[in-house]
Amino acid sequence: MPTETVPTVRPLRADAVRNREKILAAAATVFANRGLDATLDEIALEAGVGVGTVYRRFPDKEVLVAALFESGIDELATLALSAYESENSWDGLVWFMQEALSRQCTNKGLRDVVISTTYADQLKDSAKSRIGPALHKLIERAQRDGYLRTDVVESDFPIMEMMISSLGCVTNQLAPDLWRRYLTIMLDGLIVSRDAPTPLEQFPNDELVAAALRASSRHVKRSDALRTALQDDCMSD
Amino acid sequence: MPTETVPTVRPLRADAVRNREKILAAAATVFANRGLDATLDEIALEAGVGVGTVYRRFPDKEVLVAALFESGIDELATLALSAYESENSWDGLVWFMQEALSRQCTNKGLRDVVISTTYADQLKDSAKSRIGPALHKLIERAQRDGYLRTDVVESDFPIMEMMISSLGCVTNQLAPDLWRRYLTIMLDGLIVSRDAPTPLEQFPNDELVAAALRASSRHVKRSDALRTALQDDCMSD
DNA sequence: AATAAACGGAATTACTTTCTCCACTTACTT
DNA sequence: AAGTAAGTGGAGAAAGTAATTCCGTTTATT
Repeated sequence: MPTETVPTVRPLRADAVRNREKILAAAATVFANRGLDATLDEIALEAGVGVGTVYRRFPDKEVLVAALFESGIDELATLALSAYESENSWDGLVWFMQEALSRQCTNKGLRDVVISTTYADQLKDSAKSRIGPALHKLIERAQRDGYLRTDVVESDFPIMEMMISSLGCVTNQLAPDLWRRYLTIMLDGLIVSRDAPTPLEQFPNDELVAAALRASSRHVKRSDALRTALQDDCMSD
Repeated sequence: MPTETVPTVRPLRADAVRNREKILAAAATVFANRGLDATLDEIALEAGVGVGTVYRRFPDKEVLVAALFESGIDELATLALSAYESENSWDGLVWFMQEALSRQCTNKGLRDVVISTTYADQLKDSAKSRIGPALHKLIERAQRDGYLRTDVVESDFPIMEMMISSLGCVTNQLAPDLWRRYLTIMLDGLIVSRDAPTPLEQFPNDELVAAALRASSRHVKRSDALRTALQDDCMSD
């Protein structure tokens, strides 16, 4: 009998398996909060292991990202299909937008993957490419039924989701439902006819929203004390 | 007679004045395209002078930014005031949104300044703080007249502008008017009652939009060739 | 107890961005 | 026309930040 042709893939050691799980769990958390920009160092810290361990298990970030978000993207595709089951086509569309956005707004990593083109290729043939057609059917049906305005096209939807989730990810921490207001408004603008506007979700405290936006501002880097000191010597005018 | 108490501020040399103008012009262009993240080196290059020259004239970026955008912010405030002159309160609001956004979408720097909190303080007491009250009046009037839904608040507007301009700045180059579609949709969602939807602006070529989004993606940094090469050696699963 | 696998995390590499410095050039004196 | 102070360019110092490797130590497995 010939010896195993499979190149003797030794199973991982028990502790290595445990660590691999810890890393995946940590990556899920960290990517959800910080987005795909997160460092592998951050993930290692969160997982309670050294960076080396992360790199031994996942040769680079992209592999890790792909491993993690396959299922997230897949879920979005499933949502679109389920929405088509709904008997009322408008309700189905609304439901899809709400569900899809609630996932993208609470998971910055997911949002990044959906938008990004770098990771796109790796996931393209799996789930990501299933969302399009499903969404297309959903839209067409809602238009045929006279609910959805006929001058919107399929591509408008990812764009609107992108706009709304750009806010959602930012206010996620302090005002987690803020984005729903703007989805409601957009949907009220997308329906062909309605009498009264759909009531909006409660606007959270103004201060809270301001704080949320401030917190996410990228321009809060170096200490301002020094800057302010230099303020006046400007130059001739 | 006492000698001049003014500490003998020598006028700039002629070439220095010329360069100062060149720098301001270049900064306007570069900030508009790249946003406030632009390097002073980029500005120097665009101006055709050395970085040293830029730093001699403007001790740091913030001073330059403040010098440049004072008027931009001021213009937005003026727009809000003019909009209030309009006899129809809804039309005034629509007009303001369109005008304000068309400026913020073609000028990423302006958008950044409006959103940012770092630069906010420097401009706060000048123009930026005048926008709020003017907008408030505009909104209140449109609500009183029964046009604008009464469950939106003043703070919703900057947020909606932020969402829309986030798209606008990105597609600015290849699909400069794309944002107008979403403004139209939002406005159709903001009005209390309407029969038919307001017709949308033409959707540009799908490829074009995809290209525009791709071009702006931050994840297109290092050469992918190398990455792809490593793709398969992944690890045990 | 032997040993191969796995570990941690400091150190290296490879940027990117801000800002300084100084040898050289140029505009304004007189 | 010569002197000189003002101005210039742009290399490079300084200060990050992020990705990835390396190796002395620890640990699971036999």
